[in-house]
Amino acid sequence: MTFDPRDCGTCPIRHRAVCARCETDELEFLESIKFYRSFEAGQPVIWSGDNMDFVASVVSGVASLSQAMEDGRTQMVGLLLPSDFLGRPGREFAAYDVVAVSNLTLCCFRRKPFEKMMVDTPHIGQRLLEMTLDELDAAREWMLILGRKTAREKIASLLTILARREASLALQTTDNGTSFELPLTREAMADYLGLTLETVSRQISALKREGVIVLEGKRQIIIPDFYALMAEAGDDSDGGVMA
Amino acid sequence: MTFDPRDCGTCPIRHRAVCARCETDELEFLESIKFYRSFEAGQPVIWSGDNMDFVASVVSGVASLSQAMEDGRTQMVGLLLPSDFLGRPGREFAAYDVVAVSNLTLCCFRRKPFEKMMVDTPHIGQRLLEMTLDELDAAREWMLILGRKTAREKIASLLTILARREASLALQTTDNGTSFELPLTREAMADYLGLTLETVSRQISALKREGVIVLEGKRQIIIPDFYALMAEAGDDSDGGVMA
DNA sequence: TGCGCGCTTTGACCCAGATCAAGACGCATG
DNA sequence: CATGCGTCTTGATCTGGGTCAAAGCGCGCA
Repeated sequence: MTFDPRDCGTCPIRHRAVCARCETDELEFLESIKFYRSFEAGQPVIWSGDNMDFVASVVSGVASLSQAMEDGRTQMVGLLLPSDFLGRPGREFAAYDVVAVSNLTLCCFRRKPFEKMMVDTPHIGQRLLEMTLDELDAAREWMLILGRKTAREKIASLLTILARREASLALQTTDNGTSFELPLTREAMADYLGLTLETVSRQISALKREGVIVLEGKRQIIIPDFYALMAEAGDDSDGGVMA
Repeated sequence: MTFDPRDCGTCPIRHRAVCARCETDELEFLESIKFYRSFEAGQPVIWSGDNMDFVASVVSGVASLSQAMEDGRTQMVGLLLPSDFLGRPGREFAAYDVVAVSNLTLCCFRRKPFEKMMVDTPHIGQRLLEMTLDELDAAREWMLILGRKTAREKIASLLTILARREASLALQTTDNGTSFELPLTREAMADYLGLTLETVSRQISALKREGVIVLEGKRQIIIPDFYALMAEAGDDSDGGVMA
């Protein structure tokens, strides 16, 4: 089944996005207010403070949400992967800078009719609540990373998070480990983790030197032993494979 | 009007909590599944991993959510003030350690009937979505604080956040500034900000020495000039009083 | 085929905040 | 009125990660 933009039934994120619970008639309404937008890697989607007359689902690619201080320091506060939701119903202006980290396709809904639909039918709101609660959990895990972990643990944590999230779709698990494409530049990783890009680079080099990860080019990551990486991340639940 | 625990109409958080949008009949149902629990300052409410058969609203006092690593490092990931919601519908086990930071009263709802009500009537879910989105915004602001701010900026940020949130109810604004009771110990502040308690103490001393804040005892904070404090927090929107 | 540009790595040095260690304050208790 | 305990402050020293600087890729483009 190939993806036909006119037919939500063929959409790759149909069952995980904000529309996951929608019935046929609700989908038809959504189809009437939706449109697609694509961005190349590095392009801005919207700036904080801009008027935002749509909300959207990420269909493919990766987007970042970040906050900047006026002196230039920036902190990434969200990483949107396929099926994640962008925007806040009821909010007229964007609260964060949104950038396409890789090539990105969004399924956008005009905000006003979307809001009306949230009032009229329950499925959208229910699903959005669930997704928002998940994001809040992710944000809290992120806070632990930012507040208490060492640089090495931060890198290891980010790699496990990415590996796990890619796992749901694109990830390759072969006999010699797990492999995935790193969608972030060193600088983006630094912004995610509250580090400098130099420190990110040094820690990745260290993990590589010690065999915890293997690099193929700069962006393809191979994880020979996932539990070894998790141990480096300092997380609880250290393996427990055969517990 | 004094607070009568049997009558939600007299509840101090009636119009801000998860029940804010409920109609009379919905309130009656809530009254039938609710019960109150109180905790003294310092007492644990629940530990991460414990079975949690209720959700709750904070009626009075302050509670903290935190995450611990097995080596003892801890990071506070949520600060619950009156009207904030505790727990996640659909989640059987607590995801965080919850501690009463000050004397605390919770209005608890048995989880199962609460979940049923969320399916049957829209008002609870709608309000909870709104509150969760607000919390997510707060978590993201917090991420910027944790990832990119200096120790001094972190302290100033925490004080502005607390002052603003207390403002909605208990705060005193007199001719010589804004004053409020600091509900956190130095250690709790450190856990919030990803610092050590020594650094917290030193930075508070520095702000006091420079007159940005005034201490009355260890816990009563007076802010002579709120915009001066905000400037120390490194936030955008630096005043703008007469812009 | 070589040039330029974005991304990344590595090195040398520095400093904000952690760590280790004493005390000081307040207040409850015998 | 000592004693003890939790909380907070302050000092001395150490160090992880920041800062500044210089190369090293790798790829597109002329």
